[in-house]
Amino acid sequence: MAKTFNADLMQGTLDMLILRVLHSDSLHGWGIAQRIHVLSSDILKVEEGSLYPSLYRMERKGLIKASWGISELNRRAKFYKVTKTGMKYYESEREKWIQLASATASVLGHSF
Amino acid sequence: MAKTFNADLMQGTLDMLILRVLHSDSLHGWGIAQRIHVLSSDILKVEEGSLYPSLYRMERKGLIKASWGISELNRRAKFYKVTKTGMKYYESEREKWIQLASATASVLGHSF
DNA sequence: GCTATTTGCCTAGATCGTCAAGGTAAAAGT
DNA sequence: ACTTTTACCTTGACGATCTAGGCAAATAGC
Repeated sequence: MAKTFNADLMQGTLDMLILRVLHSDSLHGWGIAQRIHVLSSDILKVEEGSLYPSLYRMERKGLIKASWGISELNRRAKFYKVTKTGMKYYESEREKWIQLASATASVLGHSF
Repeated sequence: MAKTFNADLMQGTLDMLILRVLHSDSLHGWGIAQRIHVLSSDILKVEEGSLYPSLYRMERKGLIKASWGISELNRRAKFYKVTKTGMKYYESEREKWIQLASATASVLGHSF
């Protein structure tokens, strides 16, 4: 009842975050989630139920490209790469996010 | 089709923003939206279709209290005040938001 | 006096992103 | 043998926002 209001992520940021970590490396889904988790000092957590739908969405939109391969631990895994379109999309999402976050922070009277 | 992806606000921040502006003053709905708009340098925009449901939600939860009155422009208007519970809720939401925003920024490699 | 605009409140419907909770399979550790 | 970890996938529900309407009264313009 009372409402748990779990927030592993900020709504609307997952695609952007994924594109960001793929920007440096080509990674598989599992690795993407871990990378985000580590880069955020264990604060952001990407649930699988969010991760895979996001990957499909972006693949369908041509922002990323997948190919099957073998993981570092010898398991079959799907590796993702960002496309040029994906990079452009990332840049614009990033700017938009920063603008909104700054605006929100300024209403809160908080300076990062 | 193509997807407009309008983002007047960051998802999950509206309640917090409203509590924040009510924190200084007692305002009516219309005034709340304007205040947020101004404080954010015209970046954040609160649609009425988001505003009123949010106000009811919070009133139902006991975070704010409403009372009818007359606006500065002589129109009937509903004025809202934050309750003690609302203040506590605001503080915790604010901290949570800052944490998530910082974590997200750090994944983006951005420092505010 | 008539009309348009602004102020102010309200609601119904759709959309979209995330999460919870399931399931499958294979490699490695015990 | 059994469990844990890695890895992928799907379904359903939920919650927050936006679009797009409607209503009413006060002011402004003509």
